Amino acid sequence: MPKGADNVTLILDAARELFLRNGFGSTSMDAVARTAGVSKATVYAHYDSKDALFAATVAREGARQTLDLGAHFADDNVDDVLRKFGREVAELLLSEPVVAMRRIVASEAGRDPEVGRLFYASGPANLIASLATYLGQAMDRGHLRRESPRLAATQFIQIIVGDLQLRALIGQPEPDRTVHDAVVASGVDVFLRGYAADPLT
Amino acid sequence: MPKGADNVTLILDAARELFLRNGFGSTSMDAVARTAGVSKATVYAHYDSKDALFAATVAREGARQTLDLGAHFADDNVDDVLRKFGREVAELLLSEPVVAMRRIVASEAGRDPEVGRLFYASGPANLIASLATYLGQAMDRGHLRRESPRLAATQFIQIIVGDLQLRALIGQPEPDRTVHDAVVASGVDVFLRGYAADPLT
DNA sequence: GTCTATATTTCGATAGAC
DNA sequence: GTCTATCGAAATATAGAC
Repeated sequence: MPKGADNVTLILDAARELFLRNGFGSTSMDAVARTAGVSKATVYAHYDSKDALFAATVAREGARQTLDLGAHFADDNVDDVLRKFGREVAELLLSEPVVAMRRIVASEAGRDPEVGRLFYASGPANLIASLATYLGQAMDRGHLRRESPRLAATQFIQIIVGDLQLRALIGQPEPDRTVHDAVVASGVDVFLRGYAADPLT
Repeated sequence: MPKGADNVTLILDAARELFLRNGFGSTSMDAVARTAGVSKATVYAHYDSKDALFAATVAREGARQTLDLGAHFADDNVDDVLRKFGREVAELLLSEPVVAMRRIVASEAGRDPEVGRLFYASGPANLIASLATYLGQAMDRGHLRRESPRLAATQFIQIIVGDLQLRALIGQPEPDRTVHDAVVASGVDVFLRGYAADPLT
């Protein structure tokens, strides 16, 4: 019995697949058990309830849905770093698993706020923190206007993909890739102008 | 029998209340009928299915969740107009009915894309179009840098409330009003710098 | 821990009378 | 159009054997 195929892993993999594809309400514990290849009683032996299984799934998946800006901290200039990072952020945040996850978390967070907290902390918060660290350093070096790095990070992410993601969330995605690229490029451009270092006074 | 209390209105009001509070899946046709004070068969006499009732609710509610920028087209300068409009947009988009509606539409749009289309067209599209018209005129007059007014409008909205709304959507709202105001003010500021008219060349 | 089998509840939709 | 009563399906959770 290889470690990668123990029942807990099988159950979590099945849960991830079904929750992401069909949502919380339309995913039955029967289906999870069947997909995992175990009995429903076995699922309940590991997770006390459907909610508990869902929370475990959200925590595990959220951690995968982030991005490490570390690789870009290199010695490129700020413009190039943000352009490159912007494209990667867009690709991540518009990917199917991320959109599906946000949809489901949004729809269940009202019932169970802990799920929203788990998700935000394991995913978006890391992305924002990583970008904020970089922006803070760029501000220190005088490459960007001095403001709250954390706020600037959220503004960057939102101006880049906010609208595209809203549309994806409500099932009206912008299908055209060239439009995506243009939106991202424009967002980076406006952000850079908006945070251009003040001329020396 | 006053016109404002005919059965269709009673049913739609009940559906709105229950869908917004409990979501689609947790709202039963029994509950809608009970809240409206009619029988379930009466509900089905007007709407063939739960989906049809939901679609009607989304269309009616979406139309309420927009904002007319017309009142601000006045002769104020662009900065003041956008600051004022920014505050109003934030208040609208972070209001409970809007957040609840987006949550539910997001969670159901995968199953029925038509719902997402209905919602987007009746709400967000109008808001964007209204703002884009204004921004286009401001560009024509040379008060803002010339770019796509429609794209600029989405960027404005997202930089203003994108992050706050994401958090509200997943049940982790920013509760502090002064933070709200600061985020909105900063967003307007960055936008205005980002779209400042080019110096004459 | 794992299985089969089932108790129990809930809900969407309809039948049939008026 | 509106009502009461109900059917049939589906799903959460558990009982009891191994």
